[in-house]
Amino acid sequence: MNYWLMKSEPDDVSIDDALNLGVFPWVGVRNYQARNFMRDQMQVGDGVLFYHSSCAQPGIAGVAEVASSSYPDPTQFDTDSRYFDSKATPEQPRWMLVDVRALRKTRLLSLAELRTEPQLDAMQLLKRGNRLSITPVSQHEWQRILQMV
DNA sequence: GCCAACGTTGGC
DNA sequence: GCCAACGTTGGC
Repeated sequence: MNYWLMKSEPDDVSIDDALNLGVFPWVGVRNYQARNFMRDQMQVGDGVLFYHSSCAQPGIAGVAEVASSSYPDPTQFDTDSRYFDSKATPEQPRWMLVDVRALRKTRLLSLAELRTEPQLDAMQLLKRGNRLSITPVSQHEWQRILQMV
């Protein structure tokens, strides 16, 4: 059992959208490190912190869980999709994803608030220059954040 | 819109 | 394999 933080732009999929969808595929990841987390390390039932990024109020906005093992991201084959990848084929897919189940909305934990918590000093999200859209969360960080919300 | 940080691309 | 140029992310 592992824990993760996954960034979503709320203009794209907000926590409210996610709760309406219930289970949905985490499409659009086009970074190898983030892909590898989904492909190699995520397991059904892993905990997910749902993070709002690139928006007016960035922060942790909800809790979700991994709901499937990994499979090819269908948008890589879709010429109409902004996530289309001409170098990917169904025989040799490049991008993998998992399904995610939204569980609940939380109060918004802003970056500023997260940074005030000494027990979260080591969080990858809070490290300088971090841009990765999927980052591992330790069990301790997970528990601390659930206490804070 | 700015810009720091980082990832990717491609010529050599 | 190096590395400059370019593109993207994402907070502010």
